[in-house]
Amino acid sequence: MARTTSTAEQPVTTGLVVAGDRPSDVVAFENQMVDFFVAAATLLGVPKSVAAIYGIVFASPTPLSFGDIEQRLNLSKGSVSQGLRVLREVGALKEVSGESDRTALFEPDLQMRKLVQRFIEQRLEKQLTAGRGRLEALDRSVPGSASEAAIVKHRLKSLADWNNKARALLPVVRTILKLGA
Amino acid sequence: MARTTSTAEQPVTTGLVVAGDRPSDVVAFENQMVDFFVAAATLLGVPKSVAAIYGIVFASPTPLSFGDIEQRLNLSKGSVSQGLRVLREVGALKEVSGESDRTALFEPDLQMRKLVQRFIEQRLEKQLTAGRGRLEALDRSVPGSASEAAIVKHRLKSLADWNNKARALLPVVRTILKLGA
DNA sequence: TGTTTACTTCATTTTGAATTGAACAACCCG
DNA sequence: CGGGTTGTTCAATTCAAAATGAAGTAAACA
Repeated sequence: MARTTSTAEQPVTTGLVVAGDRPSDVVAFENQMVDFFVAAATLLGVPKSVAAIYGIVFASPTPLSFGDIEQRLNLSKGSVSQGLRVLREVGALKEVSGESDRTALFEPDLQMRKLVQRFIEQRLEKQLTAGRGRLEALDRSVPGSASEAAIVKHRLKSLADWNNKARALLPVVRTILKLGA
Repeated sequence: MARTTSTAEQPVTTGLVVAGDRPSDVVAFENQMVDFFVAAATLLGVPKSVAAIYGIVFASPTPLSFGDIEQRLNLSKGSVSQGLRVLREVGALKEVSGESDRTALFEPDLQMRKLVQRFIEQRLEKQLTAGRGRLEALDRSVPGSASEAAIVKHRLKSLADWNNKARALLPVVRTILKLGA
């Protein structure tokens, strides 16, 4: 429905889910689920379509096929294909071969530890280590007179300290996230 | 040197800094400094121009004026103005009133604790707490038969666990970052 | 007061990433 | 085989965030 009567009601969700003929409580739930992941993904720089796909699969008690996803979200085949590839690659979705089905079915992989670890290692650890290297190189190439150089070197030292703190944090993060499941 | 011989040498940096008539070692250093911050900022979703401004100020042993920044980076007045506003607002730069100067001069504020704290509170804590609320709401509105609902509720539980872990981490992060200056 | 310099604001433009869609494979079944 | 279904690839398009630049404000100074 959306926009009944005259004065346009603000949609509660972003309305990414297509109703079709399914019950409105189901659609409402799907929409909220999708929005939840879209919000989280935006924070991490993941495309909306990818998050939406994960959300719609997550919201369904039964595995969904390519076609199901294409229909329920308002997405092109291309986007669904690419989105599913990404989600499989990172291990967010798994393919459950529907016995003798010809079409693949997908459900969320709840063992997100892999996912989180991957994120920490690739995005954070890599960046921090690279940063350290670059800071060392910068420190060696500070131009200017001795007194000028001292000022800038002091600043670089301060950056290096932060880099160290952040790197010291990673093992702690890993440990905590490992606890209980 | 990459790809020597005759044709166009690949720039090592993104070359955001304008040389003008300043010494090439200074310009090279500035470029690397700017690139460093641009890389870090990209990770956090901060616009390149803002990062570049911070970088060029950081690289200078003496405070820089609006005009200095505009010239050294290839940026419009508008971008410099907006970038400086953001950086002052978050406390990344401070204005050092050059005695009886009429133009404001800027230097980096090295007390980044504020900055980091702000980031943690605004971006992470807020998001995590909001997420928790939304998860609770979702759990109350799972549609479908009892057995279907059970499956989805189990998934929601798993998400809630992760949310809790992440929230448990915040105090730890705060503590570690506080250590030693 | 009028002019210049220093900066801000915001409507328009640019840019780069996300999305589409049409052409292309791969498989299945008659 | 041939026609249908299922999915992939990638050039073209769309869209939103970022950058620009022109018009506007404010203070300085003559």
